[in-house]
Amino acid sequence: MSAALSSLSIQDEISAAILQILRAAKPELTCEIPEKLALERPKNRDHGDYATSIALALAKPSGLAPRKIAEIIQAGLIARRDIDSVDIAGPGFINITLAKSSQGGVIVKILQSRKSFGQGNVLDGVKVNLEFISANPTGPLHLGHTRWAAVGDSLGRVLTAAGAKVTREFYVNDRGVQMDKFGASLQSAALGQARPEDGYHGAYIDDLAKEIITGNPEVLKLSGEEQTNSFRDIGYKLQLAQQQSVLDSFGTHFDIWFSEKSLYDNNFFTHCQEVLKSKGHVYQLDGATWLRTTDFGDDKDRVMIKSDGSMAYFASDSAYYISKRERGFDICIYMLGADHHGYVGRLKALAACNGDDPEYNVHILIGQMVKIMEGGEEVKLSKRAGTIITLEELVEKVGVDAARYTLIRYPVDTPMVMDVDILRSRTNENPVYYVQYAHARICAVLRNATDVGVTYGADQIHPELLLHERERELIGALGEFPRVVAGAAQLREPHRIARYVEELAGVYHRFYSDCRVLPLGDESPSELHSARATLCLATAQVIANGLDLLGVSAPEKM
RNA sequence: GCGCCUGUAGCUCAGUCGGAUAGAGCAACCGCCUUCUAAGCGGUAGGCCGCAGGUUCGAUUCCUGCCAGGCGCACCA
Repeated sequence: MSAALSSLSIQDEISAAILQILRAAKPELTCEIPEKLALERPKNRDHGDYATSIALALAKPSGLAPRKIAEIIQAGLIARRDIDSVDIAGPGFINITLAKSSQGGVIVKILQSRKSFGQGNVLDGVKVNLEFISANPTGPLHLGHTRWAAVGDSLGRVLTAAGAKVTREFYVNDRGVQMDKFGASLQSAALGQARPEDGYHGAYIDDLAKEIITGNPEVLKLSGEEQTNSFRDIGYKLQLAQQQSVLDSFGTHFDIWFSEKSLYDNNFFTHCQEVLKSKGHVYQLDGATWLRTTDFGDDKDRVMIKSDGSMAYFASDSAYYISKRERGFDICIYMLGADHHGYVGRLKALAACNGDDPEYNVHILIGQMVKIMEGGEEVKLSKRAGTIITLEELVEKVGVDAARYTLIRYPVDTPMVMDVDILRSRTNENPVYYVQYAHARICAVLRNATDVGVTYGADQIHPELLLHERERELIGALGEFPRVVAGAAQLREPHRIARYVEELAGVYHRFYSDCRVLPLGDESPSELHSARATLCLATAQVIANGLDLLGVSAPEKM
């Protein structure tokens, strides 16, 4: 990590300075001073470059008038060379305007840090297990899975950027009743028999059955259960491989494909039972083995081993969680569909039963439903009927970039509607293109700059020349990126990156229309041209970094 | 019945660790290409931030209750 990266940004410096001033104002100010102070960027330009309401917040605990506190801060800040003015407004807001020459700092930092600009250390060294999708290997990935494929992958990138050590994991339910139904469905399809009522019915089952027979004609010679199991095992491998290849082409990669079956190898499950027993929350009732999750707020206790001796689903859940913790993960993130929100209570309680802090060690994200519209109508999803929209079909319709971007741009806890027609359009209403276009536009300008002899780069910043309102806005927006990344990581909300990048693209487009970057006609290249081109270069870098956190490409031409 | 999520502009949605005139895109209307990508930019218009209380100097944001919609509440996986 370069020196420029570890050095503080200007707003961090100023907020640290304010806290310093407040702590030093001891005789007058006796109340407790907060650890952190976030300077906000005011919406209104008249309120300066940065603003804080700290004086208002401290008025009550200190017993001082807010304006009085504001004056203390003002007096302490005004001597700084990087600050042009400090104004007190209204009841006690403090509005800070930076010196023009100091605003070049962020551009320097971007050009030095390049791809690493935006990275931070709020999650430094934290080991995170990020589990997502975890679809049954009994069919293709559908829309709900696709939302997680995009959001989960992006969250992994964001957490990594914040300093966390992230392991992406896909939990494969490769044992149990569903697998057996899958095998029976494939078998009946291959033999031209009626499908089991509660089996899998999609058209993909026929295709898969054919593929199995073609590749393994010997299964037809088997019979009964042996044949069912062969269909199951071969089908499982093919289906899993299909999911893996689709995810690969979607740009979502996993570090570990974790087999549920493996939880029962080498007595690991027995070990987990012993661990939970030793913590005192396991009991026997009616011949079954239970975990007393109600000790920690779950609405009912959960069966792990059923009275017939078979494993309940929760048995695997508990062993899997213990596996994650024993593999050294501090934070286990689960990404679940809305229909699984009932799991939150039991997973948190499970962690507590294991002696962990459910608020810290377990983080569960619940993703609401995704609907898809085409031609003004909802495309219905029905796995049973076999008319599911798969990840592949979505990508076929709109492409990887548009699919990923759109799925990430909304908070996961709100239901979302994807309109295929909009995603295919190339206008403002399609935010993917809006952002990518900004990047491509900058690249075009920079190509032209070289042609007309305008030089640009870290030695061509000339911050004192960038006095236009649009330039100030753009520089300010660039400086926000590291905070946005840190916030997205802490809140587990990658959509914040998408929204930021849209905002930045908008600011750039406005700059572009008001500030001519390159010389007009026979005008000769000046330092202002170089300064603006350099600002363009920095903007392109930040847009590219933001898009990279979303797993979306930043094209140089469109 | 109990629990989780949602309710912001005509539509699709952001925002809020409580702050200064509530944001974007679309749709409507009016403008901007003889020079850097118009896949762009500017402007007009559009809001009891679901309803009612509470806490606060200040609430769209926090708390409580209600209303509406979505999704769950197995010795299924």
